[in-house]
Amino acid sequence: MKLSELKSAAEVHDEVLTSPEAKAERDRTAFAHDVALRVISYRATHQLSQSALARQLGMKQPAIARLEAGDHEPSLSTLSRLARGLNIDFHVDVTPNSLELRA
Amino acid sequence: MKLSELKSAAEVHDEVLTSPEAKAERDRTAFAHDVALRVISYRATHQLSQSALARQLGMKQPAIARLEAGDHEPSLSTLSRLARGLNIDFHVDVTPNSLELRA
DNA sequence: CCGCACGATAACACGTGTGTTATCGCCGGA
DNA sequence: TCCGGCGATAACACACGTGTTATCGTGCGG
Repeated sequence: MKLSELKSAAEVHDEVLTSPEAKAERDRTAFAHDVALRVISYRATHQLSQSALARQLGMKQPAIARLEAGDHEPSLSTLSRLARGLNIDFHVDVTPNSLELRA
Repeated sequence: MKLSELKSAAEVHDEVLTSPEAKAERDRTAFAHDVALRVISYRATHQLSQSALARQLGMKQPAIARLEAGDHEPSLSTLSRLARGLNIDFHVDVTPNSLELRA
């Protein structure tokens, strides 16, 4: 075992303070919610039903409903699919203590 | 890998024109490769072994090796974990025809 | 009242990214 | 030469996001 494989006291201290699991969970749902809002507002401004939007994206209506529910974090491949199908951009900022969707 | 094994620009161009799926695949692996480079260069500048970095991130050495191989598209939760553990930022641009990691 | 579009939800299968253990080959120092 | 860490890889289990079908309730137009 080498010294470089040991955690420094500062690192351990940071872990105690930040409670990474709880924060990760908060960010996860917040991000999902932001993506949901993008989909919802697109559908509103384009006057589309969930079924119509699903057709436009090559998906089924329940998939859209699930996205708009914002209950789980969309994958990057799903974001890519949305960007293509809706002709919009997503800009994601991943920082040491947040996961955000930028305008 | 030898130069002769690489596709020419013309061949890649044809793929984009003829097969949208091929482009999605290219973006996926290119993105994975970019993330891999970030991890590799961090580890190089900080003089860490894969095992040491794994420990710093709460992972095992093979997980780091897999990340650096760049064969899978990292999930957003993995990116968050890297950002937290390495104290770096990732900025992801998702547009209708590309998935890029910005500097 | 009836029918139909709409949106939400449940249930299930499936792909893929991740976590982990166990090795393997390689190389550098004692 | 032997032994140590290092990095790659295989093999497996598992979590999670996704695709899909089948409903169910609601509300509106006929």
